[in-house]
Amino acid sequence: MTAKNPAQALDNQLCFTVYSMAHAFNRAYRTILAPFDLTYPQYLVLIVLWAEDGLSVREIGAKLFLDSGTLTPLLKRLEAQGYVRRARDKADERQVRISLTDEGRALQERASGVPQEIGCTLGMAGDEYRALLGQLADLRGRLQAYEPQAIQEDEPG
Amino acid sequence: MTAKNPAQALDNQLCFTVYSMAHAFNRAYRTILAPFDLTYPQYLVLIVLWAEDGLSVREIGAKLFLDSGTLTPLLKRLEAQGYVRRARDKADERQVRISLTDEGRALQERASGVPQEIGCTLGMAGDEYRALLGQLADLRGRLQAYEPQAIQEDEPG
DNA sequence: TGGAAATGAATTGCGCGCAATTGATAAATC
DNA sequence: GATTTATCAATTGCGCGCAATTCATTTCCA
Repeated sequence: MTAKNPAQALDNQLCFTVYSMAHAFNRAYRTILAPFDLTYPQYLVLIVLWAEDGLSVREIGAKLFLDSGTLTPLLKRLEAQGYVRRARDKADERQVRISLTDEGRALQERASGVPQEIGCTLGMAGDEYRALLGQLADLRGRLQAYEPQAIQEDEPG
Repeated sequence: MTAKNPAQALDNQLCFTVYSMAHAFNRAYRTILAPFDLTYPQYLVLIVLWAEDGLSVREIGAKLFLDSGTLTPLLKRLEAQGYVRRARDKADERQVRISLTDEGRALQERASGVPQEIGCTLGMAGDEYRALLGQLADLRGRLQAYEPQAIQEDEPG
């Protein structure tokens, strides 16, 4: 630990912890979702649609913080797998509405064990879980509100 | 909120919060690191090297939880930018040692304002920050210890 | 010592994730 | 009503992130 700037030390960085935790989650989900031939982002889209079917690409993106550049190819894959249908909105042809197929709806039951599977991996008490969740959502909000500003170079901490 | 399985609801999911927070961090870093032509993973590699120069690809990967499939092209880009050198270890030619160039070392000073820039964005007290950090690192450990096991389908919660 | 096993990096293939652009449709403005 | 502006999805390009494979080198050990 001979870093001149302690703030740059890796172990102390919240961002790195979140970054590496996201990857750890992703790897765990990869295994758990393998029987359904789903990736974690695809599973997230299905969770959204199970709660409310027939959303537009934009509406799905708003819930998941993703844009069309990510969602369009992802949704095409879900369509190719037979889980969703993509169709232009009759009233507003700019929008594409995503609706579940029978197979997509049936998947909700088939995959109902997934959250428990992940939950067991974490092994947290309910209160602890909810407190952590609140803190993280709060942090995410502050990050998303981040307004880019010029950074001064050569300004030793 | 008509989901049959409440555990599948999006807002309650710790994994989704971590997932979307990681992206929020990434977007914030994209702006902050733009003046240095660095991505966040590239910046992480430099932090590791600033602490300990001359590590092998494998050693860097162990610290960042990344493998050669990710690191090799990333390190080639850092080399192309003139921040690091890649050279086979004389004693063990299987390993490739990564060492900072003068420019790579100088970057540590130039980028010394980055952690503060991110920290301001978060706006947390020190104690709160450390407690959160500890919880997350603990969770990451449990996730990384996850042993894949078969999932039973059709098991309504 | 010679062959099998292990190790380390590189490569391939695929799916995100996002900035930037394009093209089509709808809404706003004059 | 024609033109400008805004909105939405799709596309392009690039950099991860990781599983799986390949190739070279080293270690193990019989």
